[in-house]
Amino acid sequence: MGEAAWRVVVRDGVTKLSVRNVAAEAGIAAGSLRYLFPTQEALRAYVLDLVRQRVTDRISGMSTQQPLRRAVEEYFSQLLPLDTERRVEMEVFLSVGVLALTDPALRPAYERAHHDLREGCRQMLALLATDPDYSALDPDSETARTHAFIDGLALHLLRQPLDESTTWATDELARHLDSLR
Amino acid sequence: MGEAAWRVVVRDGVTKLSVRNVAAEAGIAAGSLRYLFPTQEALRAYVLDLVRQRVTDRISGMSTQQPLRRAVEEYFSQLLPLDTERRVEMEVFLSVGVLALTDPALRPAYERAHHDLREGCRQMLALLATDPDYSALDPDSETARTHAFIDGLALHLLRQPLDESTTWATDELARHLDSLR
DNA sequence: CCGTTTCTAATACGACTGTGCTACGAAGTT
DNA sequence: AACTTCGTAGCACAGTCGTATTAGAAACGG
Repeated sequence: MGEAAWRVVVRDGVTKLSVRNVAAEAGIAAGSLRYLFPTQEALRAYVLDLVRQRVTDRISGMSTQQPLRRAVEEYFSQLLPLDTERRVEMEVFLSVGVLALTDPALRPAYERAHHDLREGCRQMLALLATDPDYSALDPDSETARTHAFIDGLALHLLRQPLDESTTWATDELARHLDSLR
Repeated sequence: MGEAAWRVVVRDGVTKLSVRNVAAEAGIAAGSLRYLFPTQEALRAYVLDLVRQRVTDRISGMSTQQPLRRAVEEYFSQLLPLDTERRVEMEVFLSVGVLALTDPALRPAYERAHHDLREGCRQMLALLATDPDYSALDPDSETARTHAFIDGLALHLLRQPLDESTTWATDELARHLDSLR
């Protein structure tokens, strides 16, 4: 059900995220969808929180049996729209997220996602700091900057079509992690 | 005229950016506004490009009679939503900018803004590299990362109300510039 | 088997949307 | 003077929007 809403957003844009369009995309009657989401705001909030949920689920399912630096690099990669799945998530999150600027009902979902991401960054930096190479790294004081860098990188990746090369982004990520050493 | 459109976006969100709402905000008839912007897409494109124009105008009007490092720091500050004016610009740009993900008619305006910002970052880093302290800085290889960092920082600043302190952001900016040394 | 809850569907209403069309006054040009 | 262009305004059309209401099917516990 949420995926149908995602498809609408990605294909037609946030402005077309309506009860009717989502219902049509999901193949059910509009009146039926309103049983699940009585108001449009409920629909938007659900869509937004579904992204957060998906991202955290995918991340928590990652294996960390790798060299430390490599594991951290892969973790941060999971926050970038490098394949279709993450691209869709990012587009939806950004599109609906900007609505949270003016719609207080969406703030909690957006804030929670932001908070989860920040904590994830902090934890990964803390993990990285256990590497002898990174003994000079102070995770707490580096979290905000790395978080901003990751989000900005994700933003810039959305500019380009999915089939174009994204090695520049992973290169920048690697360079950033190098600079923390 | 464009300011009326901005007010609508900032107050009511991008979904309320309609010919009628903007006309009402500007105090003219809807039919009259359509003389200037025959279609909704023209309106959106204008709003988006107006932001770019304003930002570049404000930047090009900056005085650079300061210590090098300080001047560069202030330049990057101008790209962050630290006061009402820049905040409005950023909100509008982001709100309408996400529409460019699905609306090809908006791509040129968005791309141009992105390009201008990147070039601005590059030039400022090049200027910074003339400082003896920054002799090891390679502007070209650092542009993308700094650009991503700035945009991410701007994104995160939009989260908080305007009256809250923004020193953390300028601190992060200073720290980033320090790390380039 | 019946009743109750859970879900799906259809329809209707009023508000808002983009946009086409026409018209009217002011300003400027020939 | 007549005429054209420019800016504003108003109305109408068809479409979409969110949402309330009503009703029927399906699942389930008694």
